[in-house]
Amino acid sequence: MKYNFKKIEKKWQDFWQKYKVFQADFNPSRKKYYCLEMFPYPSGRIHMGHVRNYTIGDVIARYKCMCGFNVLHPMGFDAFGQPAENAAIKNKTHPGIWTNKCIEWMKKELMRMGFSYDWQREISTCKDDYYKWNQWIFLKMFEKGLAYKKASSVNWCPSCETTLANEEVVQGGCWRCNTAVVQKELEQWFLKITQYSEELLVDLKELTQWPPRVIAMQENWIGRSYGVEIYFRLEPNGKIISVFTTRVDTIFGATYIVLAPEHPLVKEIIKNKPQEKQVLAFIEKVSKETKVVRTSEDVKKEGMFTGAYAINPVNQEKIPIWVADYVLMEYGTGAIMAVPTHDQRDFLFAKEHNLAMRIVIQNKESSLELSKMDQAYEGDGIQVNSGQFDGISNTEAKEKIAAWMEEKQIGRKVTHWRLRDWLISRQKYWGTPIPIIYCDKCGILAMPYDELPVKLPKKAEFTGEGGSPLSKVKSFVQVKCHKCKGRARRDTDTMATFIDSSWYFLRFCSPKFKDAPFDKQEVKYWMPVDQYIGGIEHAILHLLYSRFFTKFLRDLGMLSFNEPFQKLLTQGMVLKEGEVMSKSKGNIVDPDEIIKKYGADTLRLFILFAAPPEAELDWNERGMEGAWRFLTRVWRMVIEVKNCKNTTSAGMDSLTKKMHQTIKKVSSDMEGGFKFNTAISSIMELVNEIYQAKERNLGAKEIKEAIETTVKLLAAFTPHISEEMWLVLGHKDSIFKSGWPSYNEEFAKEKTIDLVIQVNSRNRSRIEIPVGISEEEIHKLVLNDERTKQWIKDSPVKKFIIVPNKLVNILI
RNA sequence: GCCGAAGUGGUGGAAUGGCAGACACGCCGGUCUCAAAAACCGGUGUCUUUACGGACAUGUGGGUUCGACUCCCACCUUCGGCACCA
Repeated sequence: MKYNFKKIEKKWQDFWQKYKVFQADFNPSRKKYYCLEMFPYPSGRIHMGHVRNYTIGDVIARYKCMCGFNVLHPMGFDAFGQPAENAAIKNKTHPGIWTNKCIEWMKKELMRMGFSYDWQREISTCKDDYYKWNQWIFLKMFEKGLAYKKASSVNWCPSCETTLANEEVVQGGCWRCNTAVVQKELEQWFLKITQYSEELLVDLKELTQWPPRVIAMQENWIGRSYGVEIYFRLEPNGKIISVFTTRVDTIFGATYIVLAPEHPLVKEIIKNKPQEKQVLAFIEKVSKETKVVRTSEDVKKEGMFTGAYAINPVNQEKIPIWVADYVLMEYGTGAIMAVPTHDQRDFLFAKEHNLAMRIVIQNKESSLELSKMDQAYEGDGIQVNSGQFDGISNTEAKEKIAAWMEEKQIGRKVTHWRLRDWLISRQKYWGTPIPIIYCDKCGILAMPYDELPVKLPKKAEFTGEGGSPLSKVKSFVQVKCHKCKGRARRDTDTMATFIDSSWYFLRFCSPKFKDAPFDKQEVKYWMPVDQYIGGIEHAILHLLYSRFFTKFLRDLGMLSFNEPFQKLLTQGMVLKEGEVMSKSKGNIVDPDEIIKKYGADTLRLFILFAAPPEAELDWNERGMEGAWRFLTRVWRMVIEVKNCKNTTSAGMDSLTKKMHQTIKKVSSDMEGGFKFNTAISSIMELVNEIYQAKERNLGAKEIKEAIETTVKLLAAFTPHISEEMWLVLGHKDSIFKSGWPSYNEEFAKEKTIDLVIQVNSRNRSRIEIPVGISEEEIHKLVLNDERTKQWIKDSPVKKFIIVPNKLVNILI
């Protein structure tokens, strides 16, 4: 009987569906396990990255299922988004039609991989029974003042013709199309994620099961820094200029102030000064530069004197005010105090423009001299030229100066955050309409909850130009104010699609619930997600937003936990010849073709065996051949044994021992961080041993036992062939109902040891000894060994080190 | 610059401080065959030795230890995040 993967895989995929083997039922009496993979954007075809992501998740889900957990393993589609709209423009169709077609395709491909999803729970975020709850959550945030509209300078992608969140700007470019992002003055909706800055940062400590690099990236992104805001006064009118510094210990060394060109005070202080014209020209010039240019390393810092002066509040010194492009309006207060001696950037700028310098921190090791300094001294030291603070260490001075300034009301301690509020308005059609109306009389109004969802109008024009498509749909825009019954209009933007994925893991717990985004009881049972699996590209975006939503919903009293994802596994990328697979490089391997050629089980096995899940994986068709060879080898073994009817005990203790050792090893690889590659390699070892035993006695009961165990151990990795082999071996029900095999510690134990003998820490010999003999006996046996004797000769033994069950080291 | 991850045979990759290179790919040899493929068995880090064996080997240099891929210190390289961040 040949291994016919096509037939077998189809058969078991149908079986799992028909008998709802992986349907998850709410049942608080059972221990739950929620295994979730990041749901895909329905682009049409799955790629190797999806295959890897979902295979890893599937192994975990199936393993936990065999271990007796009530496993929730859902799948859905992140179905709103720009590609659908672009496709609609190109093909003159509707984004919904394109999206549904893609979902159908992708679902089929996912089915062909044999993933154990509970398809009863499938969700698509573009359906109104899903996005209705986006609107609901938005309105809750609006109620609490966490959703607000604000005019400000925002990121704009000229190619996508829409605004972008800070998180969507990658190195100055649009995350989607890489076009240079420009700033635009617009009135837009924001979510106040900064209200949770502190908690989002501090709670990262709870996430001990997340990869350190994801934690580090989020920490960087949130970016907390402690410092002092200092109030300088304008000379002569006394107006306040606030500057932010993390080095308040250097305040006595501030020799000038620099304002960002966009700083609102600039225009005022240059008025009627000889510098006015020049400075205005400079501001004009800077405003035309894109952020990428302005912040690039190699561009020289430019600036000029404004003609105005300020008073340093700590020593009443009158210092000049400059304006320069290296100070950014969006960070701190848009103004800095410059301390050239202790800040490298200020140092270079002061040298260039011949500005004053003063040392205020003295280096303990080698005394600084102004005339000899060729760079700023940014290290620690002792305060000098700092009035009453002279002589104390600068770390101590930081505290003391800040306290003193607070007392004198010339400054205050502040915590500064890098994280900005989340801009969510998008000038696109294929998204969730923002449930807000504007009434001339009543102003900005939230839609009443009972009028949700605000549905997307089916008909709209997709031209790809001229702002939000919704703004041109009159029947959508024009609306009656529900308060005054007068004329009003709807908001015509849609929400950023990252909103959709910020709470979908909650919806999966009760996907059809009608009274709220989710059923509190069911969420209480299933959440938090025990294991989340996805790509590193979401380290900030999706994972940060989801954490924010979770905290918000908790504060609404709807959730009772702080963090949505207990454990996170970020799978490595799939490469080909060391390069990322991409259309432009033309090096894409289509999973569908591989499945046709080798079957899903072989593909799964290769992906799991070739590298640990977190590491990068280099695609290699040779490796596929290897996986195929192994599966057919196991298959033949099962068929042969099946044909051998009368099995009797043949005293094959070493095979039984290997079997128990293998169960132990695979179990610990699964529990200790999903080391699938080594788990599979130990199953391969067991199979090799069965083959050798088979040569001697095919009818042995021990062989049949070892084979059954092999099939069970393989089941989570290669489910279809395992089900079939389980059936061939005479079992009636699904192998996933058969339980995870257990091992007996006694049987797994070795009876003898190959004891390594080292002389002066070098391997010199080895002897076989029984387990559990005394140290004296080991001593005697070792010193009787001929080869050991030759190495020792007549030298006296200085030390005799015994490492139990492993080796001895004789020092001479 | 700050933060994070990684560096082991021809290749992918294994090794709670205790035999470095498990398992697999590739390659070489054998069995079977008229032959080939498949399958099965065996060999395979480098140098050296007829052989037994020996020496050298986990990015580099130090250290701790009887013993270091593993722990500590310094550095190099690669990848990733943040950054004119005050």
